[in-house]
Formats: sequence, structure tokens, C-alpha cells
Amino acid sequence: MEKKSIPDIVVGRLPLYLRSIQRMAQEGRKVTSSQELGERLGISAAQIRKDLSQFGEFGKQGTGYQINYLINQLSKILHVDRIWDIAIVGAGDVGNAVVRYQGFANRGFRISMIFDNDPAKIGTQMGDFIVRNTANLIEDIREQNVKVAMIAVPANQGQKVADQLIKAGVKAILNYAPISLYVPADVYVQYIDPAIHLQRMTYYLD
Amino acid sequence: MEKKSIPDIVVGRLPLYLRSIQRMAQEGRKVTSSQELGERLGISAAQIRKDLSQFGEFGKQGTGYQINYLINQLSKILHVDRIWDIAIVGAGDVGNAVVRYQGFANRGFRISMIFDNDPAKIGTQMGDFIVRNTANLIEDIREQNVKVAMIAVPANQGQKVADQLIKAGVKAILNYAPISLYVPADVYVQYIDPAIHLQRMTYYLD
DNA sequence: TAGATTGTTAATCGATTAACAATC
DNA sequence: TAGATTGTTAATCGATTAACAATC
Repeated sequence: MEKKSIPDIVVGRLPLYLRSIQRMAQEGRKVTSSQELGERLGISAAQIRKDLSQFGEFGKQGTGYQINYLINQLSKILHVDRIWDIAIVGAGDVGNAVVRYQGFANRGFRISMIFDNDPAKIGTQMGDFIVRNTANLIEDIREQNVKVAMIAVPANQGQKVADQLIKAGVKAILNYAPISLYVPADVYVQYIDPAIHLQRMTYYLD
Repeated sequence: MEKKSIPDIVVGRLPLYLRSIQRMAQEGRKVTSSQELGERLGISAAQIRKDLSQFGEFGKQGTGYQINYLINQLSKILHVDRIWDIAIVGAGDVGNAVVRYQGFANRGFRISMIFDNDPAKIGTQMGDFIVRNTANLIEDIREQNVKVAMIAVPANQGQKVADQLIKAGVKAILNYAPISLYVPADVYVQYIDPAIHLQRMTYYLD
């Protein structure tokens, strides 16, 4: 009997739930409800209960959800009950911002290497790292068994870098280059393009 | 008679269509089809035709879509047939990356000011701008009639900054702070949080 | 013309919501 | 206990797809 498959749209909301209850925990809160969580996120309480119920019974009638317990469960579900090493490709302004980003702490990730193909940058310090040569990308990533990477290079180099990452065994790519990538079915891609997000809003402005 | 309302999920795909055909134009292409565009984006041809047909008839049977014409039409629909000034709040690493970002050219946006509340940063140069004092945010933004802003401050300052932006008349906020914002119904928010995107992928990894 | 591709309809598929029994 | 809130079902709502007449 197959494990029933969870809709991707549900998976996409779980990290929001996790972020929100982690914040509640920081605030010293111990218990929450689907209603409170929904108000914080702008999502209906029914949807939150339905989403969570796909994975188990995490709450108690009458009282709600123990925050610490739900954090643990969601972390396991999302596989961030461990630390994923991340490789960054591109040591420009975006790569620089990500390599120094403090927001990965307690969220399951840490930067472990950064690459560039510019001789002027290779070997220099960036954040806590020495910029590596993209020419060695495949062997370096393979050697350290890195499975998650970020692409922070210009659009015209994005696909080439993606191809190398895939060859190196990377299975999850966060792409800051403003292009769609072609990848095999067992590789996951997420996109961050500020202009795309902005255009989604200007539609509604006059 | 009311103008029929377009689903937000459709609006969300239009910027992807626009980016893709702008890229085709750069490649020297003149004409495309819903099928080709769909292959580039991993979206079905039927969906692309249906989405576009919500706004008019932009193609010709047998031949497809004139790229330049479709770029013009989509730019108008998304209101990027003009240049929107953008204010950035937060002159840390993320603010620095965004203020220098070259990717807004031809996409309807330009950075016009950046703020920080750190006396060590106020008055210094960042990219093409002098960092302004967040204390003057409301008057500065009002004076220049800026309607679009980005939040690039720590999580615990995000809501406070959002409240100021709204008071200043901003209607669209791209939020890099890892929190959900409360905003009035006439203000639009989009979120960029790399950890959220990464967790969406690690779910599928083992 | 013959071939290709649109715009659109109807059918299918999937996601959200409302409601409530169960139960803490 | 009485009140509150879950987990779940069924109904509703919305989005996607398949198919094809229209037509370039």
C-alpha cells in the first residue's frame, strides 16, 4: 500500500506554519490554536487543521497545539531536523548577501562553500569563506556530499551552472538567476526573482 | 457592468510569461507559440492560452504570438509600461544587494532611495545612493510619491517598518524580513524568505 | 490549399470551506 | 461539567485540461 502523496501546495504552507510557531516560541508562548495561527498567516483555521491532519494528529481537542511539539513534528516532516550544507554559486552582491545571511540559524541550513569564476574573486575572503573556483565545483560539491545549492550568477550563466550542480549530485536548487531552469524530475528548483514579485503587485496598482 | 476579476493565480503567472518572452526577444526571436512558451516554463500550452485570453486576443491562429506585441501588452497589463520608483528600508547585506541589483532594467522598476536607522550607516554611500535616516522615512517617501518599497530589516523591526511605509502611502511591499505582515486590504505584500523556499524542497529530499 | 495554432467550451480534477461529532 | 478546539467529512468552489471549431 502506497503512502498517500501530499499535494505540493500543502507542502508549500508547512514552512510558513513552522516559521510562525517558531516565532511564537521565541515570544515565550507554549500553546496555540489553528485559529490563532490562521490569523497570523492570513489562512483559514480549517485549512491549517486539514493540512496538519495529512501528517498525523498533533493537537488536542479543547486546548490546541503544543508549540514545541509541533515545531519538532514539522521540522521532521520538512527534514530540517538536521543541518543541510549549502553551496552558493556566484560571489556577486547576491552571493555576498546570502553567504552572510544570519537567517538560516535554527531553520535547518548552513552555508558551506561559495564559488565564482572571476579570477579577481577566487581565493578572496567572503563572509566566513574563501571563494572557490567554479572550475572545481563538481569535485568540491561531490566530495562534501552537498545536496542543496543556490544559483546567484547572471541569467546567461544560470543553466550552465545548474547543469554542473546536477552533475555534482545536487538535488535542490534555489535559483536567484531570472530564468527558468531545465532540470531532471528528481531535482527540485525554487525561484527568487524580485522583479517577478514586484510585477505581481503592480498589476493591482494604478 | 463590472470588469470581471482575474484570479490572483493567473496574475502570478503573467510576470513569468513576460520574463520568458523578453528573453526570447533578446535571443532575436520574433514569434512564439503557447506550446513553446509552455515548454520553457513547464506550464501547459492550454493554460497559457487560457490565461492570456482573460485579457484579450493576442495571437493569430496558425502562427502564434508576435513577441514584441505580446511584450507590450503584458507590460501594460502588469503596469510596467512605466518605471516605478522603489524605496528600500534596511542597508544591511540584503539592502546592499538589492540597491546594486542590475536586474530591474527593462522590467519596470528602479531603486530611488534607501534607509537605515544605524547612525554609522546614515549618510554613507551605498550603490548610487546616500543612506537616509529611517526617522525621515515617512516624509521622504511621501514627498517623492513612492508607492513600492522593500523591507530588508531584521524580523523584529519588520512590522514597525511596514506600518511606517503604509503611513507614507506605500501600496506594494516586497518583504525580505522572515515574518508575516499585517497590512490593510489596499496594500499588497509579497514575501522572499530563502529558508522558506529551501524547506519546501528538503521535504522531498531524504 | 493544407497545416498549424489560437480562443473557448465543457469536462475533469483538485483545493478550500463549512459544519459537526468527538473529546480534551 | 461546560467550553473550547480538534480531526474529518461532505459540499462547495475554483483551477486545469482536453478537445475542437475557427481561422490565419
